[in-house]
Formats: sequence, C-alpha cells, structure tokens
Amino acid sequence: MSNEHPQKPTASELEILRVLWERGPSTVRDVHEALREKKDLGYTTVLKLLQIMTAKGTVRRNEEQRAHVYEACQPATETKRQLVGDVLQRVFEGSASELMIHALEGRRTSKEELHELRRLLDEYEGRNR
Amino acid sequence: MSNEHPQKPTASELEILRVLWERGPSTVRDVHEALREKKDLGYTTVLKLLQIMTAKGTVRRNEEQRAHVYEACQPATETKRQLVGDVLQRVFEGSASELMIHALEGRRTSKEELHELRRLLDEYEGRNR
DNA sequence: TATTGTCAACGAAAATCTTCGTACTTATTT
DNA sequence: AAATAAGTACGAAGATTTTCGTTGACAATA
Repeated sequence: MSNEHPQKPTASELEILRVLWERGPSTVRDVHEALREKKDLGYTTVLKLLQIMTAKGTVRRNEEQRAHVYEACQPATETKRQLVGDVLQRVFEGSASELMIHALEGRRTSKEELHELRRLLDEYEGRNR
Repeated sequence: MSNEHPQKPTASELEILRVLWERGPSTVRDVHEALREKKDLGYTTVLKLLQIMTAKGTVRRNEEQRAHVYEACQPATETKRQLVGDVLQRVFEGSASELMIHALEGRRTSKEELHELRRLLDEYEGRNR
C-alpha cells in the first residue's frame, strides 16, 4: 500500500482522476457533478470510489471541512506516463515506433497534429545530444 | 457476442493472443509451454482462457484433431490498434502527440528508434497528401 | 487388456471492480 | 426544537477476471 510503486488506476478510477487533474482539489459533490455529463453514477458510488482510492494511496484528502476535499497524489503526467508505459510493454514490447504506427493507423490525424509530433521528436532529439 | 465490435482483450487474454500471433495456430499445450517462460499458469488455466476466448469470439478453433488448434480471429494489428486507441481516448482525449510525449518520457529512446519514428511520420504524411 | 498419459469440459473458488442502499452524523432551515 | 438537507461510513450485491481441481473420454503402451 506504499507510495513507492503507485498502482495503475482502473477505468473508473481514471475517470475520477481526470476530473481531479482538471479541477484541482475537489469534493465528492464536485467530482460527481463534473462526471455527470459523461457518465451517470450515483453520488455514493463516486464517494466510495474516492474512499477506495484514498485507501490505495491514489488520492489524499483534506478532512478539515465537513465535505472532504480530495486531490490526486501523483501529477497527471506521472500517471499518464505509467499508463502508456504499461501498454507499451504489454502490447508493443517496449517499441515506441510500433506504438506510434498503431496509434496513427485507423484515424485521420490532422496536419497540425503531425506537425506537432515532428516538433516533439526535434525537441526530444535536441535534449538528448 | 457478435464479431462486429470485437471486445478488448483482458490482460491475460492478451498474453495468450501474443503467443498465437507469434506462433500461429496452436494447441493448448503449445500456448501453455510458450507462456511458461513468462508466467507460470496451470495447463487448465490456459485451456479455460482459450475456451472463454472462443466463446467471446476472440479466437476460433479447429476441432479436427483431438488436441484442438486455436488461432486469433483478428490480426495482431487490428487488436493492437484497438488497444492503443482505447488508451488514446481514455487517457489522452484522442491526442496522439500527448500520447507520444508520455511514451517518450521516462525512458531512454535510442537514436535508431527516433529515426524510425521520424520515418513513420514522413511515410504517413506522404500517404495523406 | 490393464495401465498410464493426454486432452476437453465443467464447475467453482478467489480476487478485483463497479455500483448502490442504508444508517448515522452534522449542519441548516422553519 | 423539529424537520430537512448534505455529508461520510459501511456493507454488500452483481459483474468480471483469474485460477484450478476434478471428471470423464480417448489414446498409447506395457
């Protein structure tokens, strides 16, 4: 249960994390309402999820107010890195280009996006030389 | 249960699929042995998984021989595309460059890999103009 | 033919995930 | 003060996943 090797969030947990990343520290009510648009979950469902996530160390909460305020323990970037790293290993044996091929296939990628991707490579290459 | 919208394989199912993709049509014994190196599962565990996957339409089997021969219904590429597409949506709201950023961060990517990535972009861009 | 080995089928336990209902507590309003 | 509203805690049901043990069929061999 330690913080050393943060667990991979489940699908539902991720939805909640995304709200917390976007809104910052939030109450159950906040999360519940933000989530309502996407997915209609009961209030206590969201509460329970947050309680479970607290137990797992995925989020922490401030109990000073009656309505506890939750926030993600890991920054978004860290968790996203972990999630993509997981697929990278499990599906593509660590090959980023294989990942890329399959990410680009089967969807129309805008010129802007391609441009951005190229920019990323430049930047990354620059950093490592 | 139809073949129209193939289901996302679970973690264990993926491990089996990877063996099938690599070896081609295989018996339970084949898969079990190929998998032994990575993960030590009982023979009947693998059998059961394959039976479940057959029911789901993930794999099909040839029962002509006493030892049934299993093979993946979808080509590897299709399933991989689906898996990465899932993360792309769930984690990165469809942004391939965001996906890329997080895939490259937190790992050393070889010069060859970067080169390959660039080549991919060229190829992709060429195809779409 | 009797024994031993190989296989599929089935059921089911254990673990994990998802979702709420109910009960209890603490504010707020009438 | 009584009633209503807003919260948390807890337990638990249902779904899904993961893992095997057991049984019975069939084949190979001693």
